[in-house]
Amino acid sequence: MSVLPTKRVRIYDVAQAAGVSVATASKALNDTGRMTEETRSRVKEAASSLGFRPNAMARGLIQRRSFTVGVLTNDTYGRFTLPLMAGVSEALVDQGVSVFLCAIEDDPALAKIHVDAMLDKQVDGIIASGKRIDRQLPVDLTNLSVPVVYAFTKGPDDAVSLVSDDAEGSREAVEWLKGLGRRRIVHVTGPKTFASVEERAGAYRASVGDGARVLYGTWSEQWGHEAVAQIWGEDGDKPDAIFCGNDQIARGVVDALRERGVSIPGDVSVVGFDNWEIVAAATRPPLTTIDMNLKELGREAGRLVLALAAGATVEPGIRKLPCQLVVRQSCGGMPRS
Amino acid sequence: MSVLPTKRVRIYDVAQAAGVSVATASKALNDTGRMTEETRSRVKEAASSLGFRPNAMARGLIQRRSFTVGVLTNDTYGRFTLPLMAGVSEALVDQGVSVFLCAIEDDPALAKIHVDAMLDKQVDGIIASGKRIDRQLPVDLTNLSVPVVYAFTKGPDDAVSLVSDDAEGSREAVEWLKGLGRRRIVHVTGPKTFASVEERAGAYRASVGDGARVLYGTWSEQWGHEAVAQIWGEDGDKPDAIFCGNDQIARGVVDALRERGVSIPGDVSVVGFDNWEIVAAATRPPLTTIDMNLKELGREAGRLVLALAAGATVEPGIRKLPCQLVVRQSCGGMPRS
DNA sequence: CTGTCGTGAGAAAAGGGTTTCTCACGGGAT
DNA sequence: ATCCCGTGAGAAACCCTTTTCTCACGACAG
Repeated sequence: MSVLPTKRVRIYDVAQAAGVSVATASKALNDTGRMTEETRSRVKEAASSLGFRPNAMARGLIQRRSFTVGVLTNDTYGRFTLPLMAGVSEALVDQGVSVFLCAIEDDPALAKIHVDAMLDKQVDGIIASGKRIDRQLPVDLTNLSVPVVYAFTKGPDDAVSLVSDDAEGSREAVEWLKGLGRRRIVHVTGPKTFASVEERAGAYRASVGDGARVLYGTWSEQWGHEAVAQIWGEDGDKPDAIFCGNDQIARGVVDALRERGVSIPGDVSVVGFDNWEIVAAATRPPLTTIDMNLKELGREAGRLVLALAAGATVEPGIRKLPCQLVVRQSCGGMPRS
Repeated sequence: MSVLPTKRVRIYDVAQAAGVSVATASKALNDTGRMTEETRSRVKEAASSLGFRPNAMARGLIQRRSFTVGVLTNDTYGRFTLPLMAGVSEALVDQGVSVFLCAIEDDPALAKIHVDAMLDKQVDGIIASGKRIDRQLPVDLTNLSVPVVYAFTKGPDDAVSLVSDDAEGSREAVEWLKGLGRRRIVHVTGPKTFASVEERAGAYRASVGDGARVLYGTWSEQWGHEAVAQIWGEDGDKPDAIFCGNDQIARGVVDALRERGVSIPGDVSVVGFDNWEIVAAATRPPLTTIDMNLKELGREAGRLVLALAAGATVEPGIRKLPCQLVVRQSCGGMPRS
């Protein structure tokens, strides 16, 4: 049976069907106002049997909100944004809130257009996100008429920010390696200019203590190869573990080690960072790595922005969310329960 | 100078400032109605000096549209959806149209919730997208009150669908290899159950003619390794080119060949499919591959859904958009101009 | 001079809900 | 019997624009 797209049923129709006024119908459906329980349920029944769904624009016009939040990102490739976005969406969907995704590509003009469009549409709030935790988006989001939460990107000092706890993740990786009996742990990571690189390296040094060694490079497999060539080209003891700044470097390291005949995890354990499924799972052997819990970060960002929109006051500042070690086979060791 | 979030300026304020009625102000700003050019420009000046931006909900309420389209996808990983989404967004942003992104994870209930939410919000149209070109989303989008365009996913027969032209892309890859003088071209691809696998394989066979050979497997690097092991384990002539069903397989093939000491592109040329930057660029050597132009596909989907929303009639059926060869170093040959 | 017509601009309705205000009614207290 | 008050429910205002309808006015033709 094909149902033709029929005219939307309005609250007027519901009221009529239930034999009450529009005002009463509205109050019945929203569980506000005063009326007998009998009236309320009669209205609700009428509504559901008619398939009534309130027009969000009409409702939003008067309530001055749209049940909509915007996610702004310059992470075109979506490596970080998508899990985050999935979390946001998940946290909001059961509140009836939908998510605008705006890719702004580091273009200030484009960013402004998107922000203006979102404000015109009366978004309840904005979540700013990016591909770097230590860079601001190319657009000023202060003094907007709606709350803003920064997730995985830098905001003004007095803003509400959510980031993954790089230091904690780093520590977790090193502790895991130490727990496996590894003693000569090297850290091969990205460019010094990234705040998260220094953050992770710092925690690594603190956790390893004497003998800590950090090699800075780029975020590429290529660099993983080069780092291995460099280390294995030297005299003296070789490391028995390499903690990498991201999964791409880790993959390069693993490939380079394998090509040298070094056994993983027999001779050397390797840990990555990011848990970028496609890289981590395809590496031989699959990478044990640190997951930044971006989805959870997204959920939290969604909850926060909605709370702010509802008028809650939230202590400004940076909230760090814990990472999580994902055990595969590049270290040995069993998955923790 | 910090600007405090001030009350939004309404068209009423503009009218007042310009010394006209609200009706005239509205018509002036929308370039409708009749008035002297002087009045019109006076209103426009007032509006811009006050920074007036119309409330999209009020406007949408009466115009019965929201300047919003929804993109529905079950491609959680975002490999296909993100470029597509970027294209959609790009095509719509200058029309003032924003994009809802809804990840539905193959969950019919979740899909329904999202679709309902979008309809409540009076989206102008919906773009359905997915991770497989030959599977429908787990939700019925027929007989909605808004137009639907299917992009990179299967829709009903009488729907407007947009897909990449797998056969054309396949042909392009083979012709490129033939143009480089390759004569023994093998096709290593994904599972037979995927329509695009058969589509590509068919075009490959037609283009290669005698000696065509297709190896079906999975979409993994692992399978690329296995396929090479299988082929090189046989007696007789080895291929001088391998056309792979996606970039992951191609990467596996390239790695396996390198490990066997086969020179790429000296002895064997390898072509991938998808142009998945992260895989294609990190392969050694970087992959020459087929790009499905998903961003352009997204742009087209955006344009189409908006045209439909504006009342245009579009011939239903499947539109195939051409792919594009991206030349890197796994084949030899120079980039075409 | 009067009737007609085109033009500029405003009044008011519309869009679909929510919220405030008002009111009628009936029961209990005085 | 009268007064007060709590209760259920409806009328109307409101949110902010767009759009239709109406009208006043001046020019022009008869």
